Amino acid sequence: MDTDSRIEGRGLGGRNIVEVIRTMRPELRKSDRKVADVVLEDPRRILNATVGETAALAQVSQPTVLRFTTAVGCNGFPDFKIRLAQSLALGTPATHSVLLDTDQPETVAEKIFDYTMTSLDWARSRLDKQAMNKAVDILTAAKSIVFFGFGASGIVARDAQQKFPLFGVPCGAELDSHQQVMVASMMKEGEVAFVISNTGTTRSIIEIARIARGNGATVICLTGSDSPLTNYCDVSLIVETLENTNMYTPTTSRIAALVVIDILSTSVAMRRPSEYQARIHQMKRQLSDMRRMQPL
Amino acid sequence: MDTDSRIEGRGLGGRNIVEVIRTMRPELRKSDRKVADVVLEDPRRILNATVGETAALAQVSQPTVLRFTTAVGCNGFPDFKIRLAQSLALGTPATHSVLLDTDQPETVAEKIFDYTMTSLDWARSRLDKQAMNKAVDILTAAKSIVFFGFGASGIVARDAQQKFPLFGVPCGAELDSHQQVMVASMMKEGEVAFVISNTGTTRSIIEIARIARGNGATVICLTGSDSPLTNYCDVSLIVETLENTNMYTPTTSRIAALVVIDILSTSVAMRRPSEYQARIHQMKRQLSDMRRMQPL
DNA sequence: GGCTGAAATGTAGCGTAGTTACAGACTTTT
DNA sequence: AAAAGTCTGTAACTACGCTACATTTCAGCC
Repeated sequence: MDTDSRIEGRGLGGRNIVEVIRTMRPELRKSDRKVADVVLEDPRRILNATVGETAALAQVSQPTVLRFTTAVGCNGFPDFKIRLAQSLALGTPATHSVLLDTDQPETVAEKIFDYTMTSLDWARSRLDKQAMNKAVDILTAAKSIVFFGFGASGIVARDAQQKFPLFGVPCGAELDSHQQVMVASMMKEGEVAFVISNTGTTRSIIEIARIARGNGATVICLTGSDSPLTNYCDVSLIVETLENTNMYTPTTSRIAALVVIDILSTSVAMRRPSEYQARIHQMKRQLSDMRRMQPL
Repeated sequence: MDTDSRIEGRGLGGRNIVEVIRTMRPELRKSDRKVADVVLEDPRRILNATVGETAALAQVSQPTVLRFTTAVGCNGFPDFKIRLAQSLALGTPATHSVLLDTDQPETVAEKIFDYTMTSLDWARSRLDKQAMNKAVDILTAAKSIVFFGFGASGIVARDAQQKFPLFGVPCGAELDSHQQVMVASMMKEGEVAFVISNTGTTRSIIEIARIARGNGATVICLTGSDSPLTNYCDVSLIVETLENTNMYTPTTSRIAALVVIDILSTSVAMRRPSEYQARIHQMKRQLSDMRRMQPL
């Protein structure tokens, strides 16, 4: 029964701290890496250790250990220990979720799911609540919304646009760079430009933000890091994901972005008066009727 | 002391602390039982609580909480929390966080993230590995692939199409019903029609599968349940997600679908010879160079 | 039925673990 | 080579968990 529950529980919300540490190791500070190595070497030992003991093992100072814990997304040492305990309980000795050439499709599936969930959890813990709040305020007050994005971010833009029933105002999605310029140039006060770019460095998309804002539109951006793009935006939603440089790494950023879109659209819808919500309900029913077909 | 003998008597091996507590509950002291009840009622809450907070919840004094922890065989409160964390990680009945009208945006964010991750975990455990294997085989052997989808599934189709560098063959995405019919009619043996429909009941999309297959194309479908669509497909990838009927429920199905696409594209890419992979690498680098821009 | 002693619970205070503020050392940039 | 910024350690502080002790409660007994 023990093994059964392990199988079932595996993944559990994806908060696998060991995986997070392993992924982040390269980009950690030198001293933090010492701590990471000590943890990865024998995670179980840390469970019964204090900050001081951990510091001694890693041959660093206590504050460094604390900084390490926050760097990997925990709220202090006790929280870190709890996350660690949970990860270890999942029976995760095998969680090198780095993909290997020799992996069978089943393994690939497990690893990608696990990686995606871990990455989502990471994004969740790093999300700026205040910015989200502000974004919801702006979107609720918007006369109309246009989503801008290229490539993978274009997918996100299109998805957001499809959620217009929840946003409750006309929504557009511009995925072509010429169209984007044209639309951005025509925007005016009261309208919201929602700019999506994972890198935040694509020149043309930054230009869109600049133009839209210059015309008086409110600009919100959804990006992966604190990038140049944020300079031209009223609110910046930075969604950090665990992207390692491995060739096989799937782009979790777009998935995290979709979740953020879910949150925004849902939050906006919840602020609308109830008659509004009744209409959404009706719409959903009609859509479902349309889909349903007679048995063949 | 009797507490010592209890520890020894119960044996420290007690893995699942929650189970231990439940078992011992009858023979606990009256006040300890209050603590036990609080813990059993919502174990997760205790993970972030201090001794004082736990004591307040159980309406007992702090030392009572401490005595409770030793009574159930732990060495102090931190140890108790760690054991609890491990136990929870094992057999977690995911707490379906239902959205309430009164929820603040922060809460909405937490709940949606949590819901999405739980739903992904659900999808993962329900995924048919054999079907995935077969799909990878077919996609690897394909001359070309066309992805079909409407609405939210259209997003998934587009996303899949964008992953054509990984699939390594020409990929198309048809999101318009007329175009879909035209393209499906032109398909022939060796080509793969990848049909995406969450409901699996949309009449026109089923028609696409039928036509494509009639022309000798191999048909793979990605759907949410064992629906009529599967009758016309060579392989059916059924991705079950937790979709409750709540109006506010975000559509986790499309996110799970994207993850499945990730898995398929990655698996296919991994089967390609290494010179292929080198080219993907190169492509990624070029794309990254294109994105990068000079600081403003 | 009150008395006595053991068990159970609460009170108060102590020591240490975890945290934070700050300052020095080291990198990197100009 | 100077200056800015980042990283790391020192030192002081908060509060958390724990222990010793006082008080209460209850059971058995005179």
